[in-house]
Amino acid sequence: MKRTRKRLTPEERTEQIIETAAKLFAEKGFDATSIDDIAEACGVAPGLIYHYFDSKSEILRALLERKSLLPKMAEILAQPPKATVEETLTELGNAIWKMLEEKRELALMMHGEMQRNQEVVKIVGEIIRTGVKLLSDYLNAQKEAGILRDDLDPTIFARTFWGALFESFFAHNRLAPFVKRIPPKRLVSEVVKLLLYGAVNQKKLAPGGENAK
Amino acid sequence: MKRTRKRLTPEERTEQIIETAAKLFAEKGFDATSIDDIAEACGVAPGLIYHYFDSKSEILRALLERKSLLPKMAEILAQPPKATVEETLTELGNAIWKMLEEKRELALMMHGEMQRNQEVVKIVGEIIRTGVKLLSDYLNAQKEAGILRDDLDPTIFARTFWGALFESFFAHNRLAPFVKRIPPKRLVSEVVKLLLYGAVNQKKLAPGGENAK
Amino acid sequence: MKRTRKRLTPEERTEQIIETAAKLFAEKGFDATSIDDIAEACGVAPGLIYHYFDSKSEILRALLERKSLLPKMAEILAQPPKATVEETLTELGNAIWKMLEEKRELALMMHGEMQRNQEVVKIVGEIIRTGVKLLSDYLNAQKEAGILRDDLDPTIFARTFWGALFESFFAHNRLAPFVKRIPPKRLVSEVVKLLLYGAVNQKKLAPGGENAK
Amino acid sequence: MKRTRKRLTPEERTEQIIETAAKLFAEKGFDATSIDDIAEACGVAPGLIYHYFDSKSEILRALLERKSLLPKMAEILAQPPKATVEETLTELGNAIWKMLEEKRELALMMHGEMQRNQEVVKIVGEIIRTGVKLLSDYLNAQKEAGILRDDLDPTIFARTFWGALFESFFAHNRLAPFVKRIPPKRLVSEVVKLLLYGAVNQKKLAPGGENAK
DNA sequence: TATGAATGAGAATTCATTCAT
DNA sequence: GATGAATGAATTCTCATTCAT
Repeated sequence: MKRTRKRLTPEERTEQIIETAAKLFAEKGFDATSIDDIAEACGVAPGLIYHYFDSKSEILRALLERKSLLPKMAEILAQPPKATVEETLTELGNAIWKMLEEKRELALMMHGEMQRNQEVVKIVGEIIRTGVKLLSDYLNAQKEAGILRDDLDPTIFARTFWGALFESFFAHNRLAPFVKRIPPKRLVSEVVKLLLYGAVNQKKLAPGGENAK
Repeated sequence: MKRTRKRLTPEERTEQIIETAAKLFAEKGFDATSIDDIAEACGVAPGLIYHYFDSKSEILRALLERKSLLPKMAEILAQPPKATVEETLTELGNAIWKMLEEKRELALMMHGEMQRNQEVVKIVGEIIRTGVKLLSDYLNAQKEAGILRDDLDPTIFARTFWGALFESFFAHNRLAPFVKRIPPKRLVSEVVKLLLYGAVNQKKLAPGGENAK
Repeated sequence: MKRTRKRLTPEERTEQIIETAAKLFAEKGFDATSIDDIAEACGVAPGLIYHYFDSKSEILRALLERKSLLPKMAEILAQPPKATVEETLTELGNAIWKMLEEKRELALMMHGEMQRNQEVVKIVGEIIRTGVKLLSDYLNAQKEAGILRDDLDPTIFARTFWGALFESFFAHNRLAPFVKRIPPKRLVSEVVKLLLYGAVNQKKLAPGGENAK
Repeated sequence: MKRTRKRLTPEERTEQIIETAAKLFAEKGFDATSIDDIAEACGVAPGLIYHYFDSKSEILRALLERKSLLPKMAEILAQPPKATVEETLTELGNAIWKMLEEKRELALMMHGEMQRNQEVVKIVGEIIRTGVKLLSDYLNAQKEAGILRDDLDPTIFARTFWGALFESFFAHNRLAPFVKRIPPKRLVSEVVKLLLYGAVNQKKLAPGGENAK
């Protein structure tokens, strides 16, 4: 009854193991995923894993090296700006969310692995610097055009934007039973609105004008 | 070889276990810290730990509850109405930042540990839910008082607030060489201003009125 | 808030511990009952148990020595016979069942302890010999009176009677979720009827008469 | 010091573990036998046991299922109708006795172990339920065929049958010096006769007819 | 007498890893 | 390449028992 054994090339097998491990790590966490789990999900004996990787940690390392948010992130940030700030940021937010969804496993593991893996920190640090730089440049241009507040700190804006998106992504994927799920599109547009126009009731403030601190 | 039994009061021992565990969890992570490690660090037999806590998870729960700023948060949010939203949130943001600084390693580790351990997710998730609830209640009250926008989503606000602070904290502590360091006080007050009044130039918008979306 | 400590005399305390242990052993089994369980049920600290007993096994030993089915059983068997065999056996069966109920803990533990405790074997062996002797005498008298079959083996009858009652008692108390519960009165009368008149349909056999084998 | 790994087929190893466990459980009891004991007796690392069984209880379950005479019982009870009830029950009784003799120590220990361990109760209870069901079904069929009394309670019959056999077995093996030993064949046939035709002198009753209660 | 903190030897179980086949 | 039996150390947790107070 044993099904025909799929004889994969070494490359295919390596790929399969990494992809499978990525999914399991993201679902259950690194520690809670056993080599047996990975082997079973691959339809393969546990011993075989050790033909391709020296240890469980090696799988993680390979996974982090191979998959990266970097190129995608750079691509997103390089898009030409849209007509309004709101449109531009909404499109950026949606693109980031989409990327997070697509690389879910890696994205979720990223923060966690930064606690133990200096390599990961370097990689992520690089992209963050680039990302913040690109977004800052755009925001500064808008400031000069008078669209955004003179006293706006672009770095804080960028971090808050990223923080809002990432924490929501994290909440959706990790804290599922504990938090409210919000449709991504709405989430992004709400965050953008919040960051652009603020939470206070403008109608009430408008006449006074004491809002600029 | 049996050392003289040191008898501590339950309060002292409980305190000792929690503090010791906090240190070890921060250093090595939750999973990588064994009950035997904690017992040894306390200079105590492993069995004694179970005199005070039903399980390893209970230690974590107790620890997080003790370190958690939920009571502080409740206190701040329950302030008499004469304090403005800006003042209240600034105070809250500073309190959060202070807590993160005080328990720096633990805070960073816990965030990472959530990728690895469902138990941690459950415990932290519960605390997050409570925190979000507290903040949401406060925000809703402000909405009803007409201070905040009717259409503001308190959950999104809460997450963005937390995300902004935590990402900055994370950046300061883990991405040090790659990012700009901002003085915490200024950081908090800028974030609060951003979330309350938005990034757009209100002076310019005021006449037009297209700011209500 | 600590309630007034009940200062018991040593005898009362010993008695209390034995009674409490008996109940717990019967409910959860000997191994599954911890000294802490007993202490808690007594409203007393675990250490105190060791003032009265050298070990957990000692409690069991004391319990088995102190409580015994013997006197009660002898008393039951010494009752004068009733008018008919059926009445006599029914009354005997009911008395035995009542005794088992009253000394539930001990009765249930008896069989179990015989596997490890030679002392218990001796005690129980003695009573069984006595019981079988008394019942046999009665049955033999009934045989001579022509009421019971000439070829009836009184020992087998006695054992079957006891076995039927004890197994049912055991089933009621230990196998609760797995077996049908039968009201004791009905159970006893059914067993007596079965042992006296048999399971076969006499109406059908009567004409032939081949029932005596 | 590491001994050469002995590689057995899964069937051999499973068999070995079950037989070894059976011996140890019989000798020391279920609770008092540790997984390490079993592993050591098998000359194998403790972890290997879990390659074959999910838990210690599973070993017991497998062991009892394997030793259980349920299949044999079903076979006997399903005999073609030409066999009489007396023949069928005698065969069943002899089979039960044979099984008890073959697994003497295990059988005695299990009965005692039920006082100590809920797990054992659950596993054994399940088997008893199935056994009683099998016998009941057979008895009901005989009732419908008019062979057995309409008002016969099959559960009581089954329990009495089992009780008679087990108590005798128990007496033979544990109460040896105190009780009469009866040759098993005779014992079984006498019990069957007693349960089928009763203890009363039918010849005497036949004319009167007060036997139908 | 009485407390309950403290001990420490196991107990069951898990799992990364090895290696004979 | 591939299998899966086997290892063995580590881990959480239990509990009879001791002993300072």
